[in-house]
Amino acid sequence: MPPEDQKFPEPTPSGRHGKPFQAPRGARDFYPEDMARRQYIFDAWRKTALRHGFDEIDGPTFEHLDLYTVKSGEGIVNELFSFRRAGGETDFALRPEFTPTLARMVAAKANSLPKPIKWFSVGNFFRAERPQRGRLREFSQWNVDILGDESAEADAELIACCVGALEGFGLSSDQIRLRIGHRAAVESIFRRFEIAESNYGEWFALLDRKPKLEQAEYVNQAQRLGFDEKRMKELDAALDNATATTDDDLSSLASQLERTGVSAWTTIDLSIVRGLAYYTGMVFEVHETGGKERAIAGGGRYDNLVELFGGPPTPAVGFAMGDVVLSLVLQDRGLMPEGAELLDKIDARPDIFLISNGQEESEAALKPTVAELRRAGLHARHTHRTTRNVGKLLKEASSCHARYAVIIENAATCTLKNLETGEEKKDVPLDGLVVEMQG
RNA sequence: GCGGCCGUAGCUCAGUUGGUUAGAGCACCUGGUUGUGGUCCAGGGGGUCGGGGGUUCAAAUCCCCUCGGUCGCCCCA
Repeated sequence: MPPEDQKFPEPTPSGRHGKPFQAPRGARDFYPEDMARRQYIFDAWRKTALRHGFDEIDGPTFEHLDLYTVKSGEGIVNELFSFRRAGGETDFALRPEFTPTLARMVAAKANSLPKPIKWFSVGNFFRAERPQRGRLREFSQWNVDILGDESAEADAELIACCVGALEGFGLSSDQIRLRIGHRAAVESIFRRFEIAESNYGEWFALLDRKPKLEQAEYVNQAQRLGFDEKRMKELDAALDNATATTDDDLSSLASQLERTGVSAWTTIDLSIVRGLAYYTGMVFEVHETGGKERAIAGGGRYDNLVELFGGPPTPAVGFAMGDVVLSLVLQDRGLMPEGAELLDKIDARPDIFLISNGQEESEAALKPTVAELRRAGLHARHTHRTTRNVGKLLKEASSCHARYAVIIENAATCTLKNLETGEEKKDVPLDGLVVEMQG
């Protein structure tokens, strides 16, 4: 027995009086249908990444708190779920993103890994922010990265993987836009305008916020940074017109996107800078064109990060796609499969639903037949209800989306019914059912 | 973390100026006794009206707090 003072404190009455237990704010329960939809998304992510030549990895769901503060400063702590073991002195945090873990993993083995490193992962992440539409406290994310290749070819290859997934979900290039920015290209324009390097951060922040600001406020902010309205217009024009020709890397990226066949999905837009400080080159954001939802995915190049975590200098580019906004978009567009189609896609559809006609010998044959089918690798189900009304049981068979129903007629034979076509095959021997099903 | 809006069965909602045992559809369950599928018929379970406190003879209905959702700000990896 622990001493009195080490017992758990009284639970704080947090207002959940009548219903003491519910999922924490911003976290979700996944009932079978929800789970099937989630699985559909995960499967599509995995298949796409594998098809594009990426290997799957994962890391811990919690890390040392420092891993996140090193990169983003102390301010980030408010947005993390961090904790300390009772009596311990080490601070941990649930992972809010994958990139630091990835950089750590690569840094640890960088010298022994053949380049380029093409890795992906699917996992859950946690952020202690206020939940909103498209933004929860626990969510799933698909992370895809290419390390050890600094070329625009790698950027394009990564973007192609992202597009491949979107396409696989049934989305098209008129429903989705990948807007691609480029920090290095923007910086070269900054240099042309003789902006002090120490101000780049503020300028990036201003460009990032531009779509949200009133024109007057935008001009105002620019003045604060030392630009009058005329100069600001020149800068805007330079950014707007910065196409392929103004920057070598941007230009080769554009041609690589063309070669990879994804240019119909992309738009070069140098006002895309993204919030993260660690991006160094290309950055991109994926939105649905309706403009109502948050970003579906985002990413970019982060050539210094592995080094920052103690590894050898390693160029890297990656993106993440979250399940929350993606699900909303798929629902909005009617692209989330349901019923038999959904179960088919995740390989969870029952092959066969067995029904006894209620006679004693049929009843006796039911369980052994089910067992045999399952041993043969088939997905076999039967009712747990008491009724032997064939009509009701067929309804049950059909509502669980089984491909076939079997009505056991006696100790030796059954009727095999295709639930999609309605075709029936009578007098099928029970002991030949496995062969019948596999054939 | 800050502000606006919302909260009645699993889901979509109704509930009259606060007034008797809180309703419908769908879903779910059980029957319709030898048989064929999201139709029929008949029954049934399920809500302390998000929770707590207050005002009142009386509250789902008014007030406060709280929890949750949603929208905006911050942030967005």
